[in-house]
Amino acid sequence: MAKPTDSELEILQVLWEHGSMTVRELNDKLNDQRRVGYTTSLKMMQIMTEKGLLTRDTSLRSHIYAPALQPEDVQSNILNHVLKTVFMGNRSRMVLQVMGNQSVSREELAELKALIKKIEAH
Amino acid sequence: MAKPTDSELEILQVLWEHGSMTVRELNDKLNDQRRVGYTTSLKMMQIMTEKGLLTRDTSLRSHIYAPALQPEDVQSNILNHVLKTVFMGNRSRMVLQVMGNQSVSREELAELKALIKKIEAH
DNA sequence: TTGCAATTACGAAGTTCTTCGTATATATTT
DNA sequence: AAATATATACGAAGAACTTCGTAATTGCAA
Repeated sequence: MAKPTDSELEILQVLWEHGSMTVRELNDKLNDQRRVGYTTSLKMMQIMTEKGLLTRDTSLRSHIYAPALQPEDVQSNILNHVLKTVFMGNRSRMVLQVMGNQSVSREELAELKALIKKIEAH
Repeated sequence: MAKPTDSELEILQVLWEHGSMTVRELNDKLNDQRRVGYTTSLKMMQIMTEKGLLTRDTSLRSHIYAPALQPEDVQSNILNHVLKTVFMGNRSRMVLQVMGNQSVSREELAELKALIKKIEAH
């Protein structure tokens, strides 16, 4: 159900990576990458709170915002959506595309092999 | 560069699967799934042509539309975008998520193992 | 050939998303 | 306490997307 926009994902990423923070702090982080007005970040975070993407602690003057969802849940939702709309539900082709896109490191290969073994085992 | 919207992907899927067709034919296909007005499909396809997502043959009265891009190219673009915005560039985690999401069939596993071998080989 | 059916072209309305300015409230500093 | 700084709230504008109605065009049929 949760399908954040790209701008919302930008904010979620910061919060996932650095933990809960105020609008001021988050806006500063965003401005490391691109120019964003303070009230823009504020509005976004307010709307995201309404949508249930964030929660906030209003006990202090500067409200503190936290992500309402685990990254894995959002990732899973988005991947399932892409699987359906872009790959017609063909998961293995999607996996191959993800891997084939660019180089896959030795560690990644090891991880994958381990995962396959685990799946096969049961 | 090509990042079609969901509605545009819906149209691209039909064309990728069934080949080039007229607005009438495509609109009929869409209406197998959900209710869409004829002029809605028409407008969408005209806009998609402007955007370079479709090409069209106007030599006959009923124009014939074709996808301008291979599915693999669009898939690749979208996956790279998701990789960046949703997975912070961590490809192996993305692969694991795609696989771990739901059950992976025996055939899919075989495909993956073959792919891994191929990557390791060279 | 005149009228009917089907097609394209055009414009516009409703929605969501993004951005920010202004107003208001709350703290801090002098 | 007054002035200054900082925060939130609110509203609105512009862009992109989706949807469709109406007008204009073209082909077919009576």
